[in-house]
Amino acid sequence: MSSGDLPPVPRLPTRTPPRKQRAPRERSLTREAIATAALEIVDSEGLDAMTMRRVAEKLGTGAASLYAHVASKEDLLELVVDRVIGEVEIPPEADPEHWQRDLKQGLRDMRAAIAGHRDIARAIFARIPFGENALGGAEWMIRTLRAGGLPDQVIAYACDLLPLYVTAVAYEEGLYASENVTPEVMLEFNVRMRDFYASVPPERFPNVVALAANLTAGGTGDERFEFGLEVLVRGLAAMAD
Amino acid sequence: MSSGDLPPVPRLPTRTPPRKQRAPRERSLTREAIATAALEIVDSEGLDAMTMRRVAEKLGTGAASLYAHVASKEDLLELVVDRVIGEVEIPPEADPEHWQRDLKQGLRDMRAAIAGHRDIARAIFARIPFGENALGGAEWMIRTLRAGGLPDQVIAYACDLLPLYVTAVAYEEGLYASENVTPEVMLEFNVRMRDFYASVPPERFPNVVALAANLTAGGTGDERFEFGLEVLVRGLAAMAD
DNA sequence: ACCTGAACACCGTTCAAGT
DNA sequence: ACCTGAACACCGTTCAAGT
Repeated sequence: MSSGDLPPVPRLPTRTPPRKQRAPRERSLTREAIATAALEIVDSEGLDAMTMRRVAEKLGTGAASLYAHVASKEDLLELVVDRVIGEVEIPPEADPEHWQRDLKQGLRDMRAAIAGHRDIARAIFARIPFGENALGGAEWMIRTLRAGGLPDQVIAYACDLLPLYVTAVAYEEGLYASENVTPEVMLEFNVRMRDFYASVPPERFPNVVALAANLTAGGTGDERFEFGLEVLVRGLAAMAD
Repeated sequence: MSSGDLPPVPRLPTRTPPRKQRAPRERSLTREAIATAALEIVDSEGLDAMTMRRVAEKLGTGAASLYAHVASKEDLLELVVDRVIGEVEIPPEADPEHWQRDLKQGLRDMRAAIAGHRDIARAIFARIPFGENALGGAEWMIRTLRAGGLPDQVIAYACDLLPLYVTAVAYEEGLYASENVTPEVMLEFNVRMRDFYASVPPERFPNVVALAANLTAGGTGDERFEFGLEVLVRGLAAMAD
């Protein structure tokens, strides 16, 4: 968790540059404590409920007090996101015999970690992660893909593409998690979707009508996710030239 | 553009159900005019600037007046999104000889349409599109994939996966477009990213250091996008069993 | 050196009152 | 039948004043 040996993280210049912050002393209010409180709110009420005011309230103080420790809400979100990424356990070395299997499992674990925090995926999406844990994840992914004998540039692009896929899926799923959508409601919604596609004008949308049942299959989303994994890994394997 | 012959769209029950709205008479304020104003603001100032107050101001009225024509901001966003999707031109019939080429081109066009509207991708992501134009897009995609001889369930999953990819890429690119990030700034940022990866502790992240240059290649993003298209289409083709 | 209350400049949405 | 101003219950962030 020590990040003292990492170089300063590159930042895109934004319209309003983040304010410089003073180094805090040993106190009850710390970056760690703030991140913990923030993640707890995300877990219990969703990302939108994670306002500076709510986080401060949970710590028994006012919103303004947080700004002595985090530069902005954006800064706090980065903290929270890297903590979530850190939940994924990473195998210490790659197995050239089973790189495809291991790759898939790692991506499943990543999805599971994100899914454990409601709609946190929305926050992951918005940023290039340079944190400690994100670097560990990249290291693992490169290692695994190298075990598969893929060219360096293919590996590099894959390191972009694969987390993009996982995060995108998790993002969508997180939207339902943040509304209070139960599995029963989801099933009900799926039935209505199928009915909708089936009752669209068949002379204009014949293929949509024909595939109405297929388009709304895969209730839990696990099959959907697995399908994407399969397509991506097969596609990557085909790039080994 | 007539949507009178479509069945009512399925909706997930949300915590606060959208208010029922009265049917408006022929007036200066119409759903069309509101959507146009909204999209113009997105184009010129970005999605975050598209507030109900700003849209109303552009139409010379107050925010409250919009609620006679759109049920909520969510409702307005759906309108805007389907309009953007409608910009993609769709070929009338599939060519079995070149389904992979045609599929890729359609997805490129979709990316281009979205990229033409700043960070509108963020709004597309959040919803399952049931609009007129979204249906046309689905119809085209199914038609094209059927020309490739893929199984129905593979096609259905692909109709989910491919737009997910395009929208996810566009979403990321849109983040840079919404900040005022020029190509020069982006290039500068890329250099800093490369330096960052290169200067990370090599004993902990040897593979990240080794691939620093590759990880930050592909300046414009076009190559990245094309890579993903290639992986996905090859992977899909491999699912033809 | 940190923490705070109050304020600033915003949001989406509602509602009584107008025309 | 539509439109409106004012209000409600929120935001992220700043800043002078406290300890």
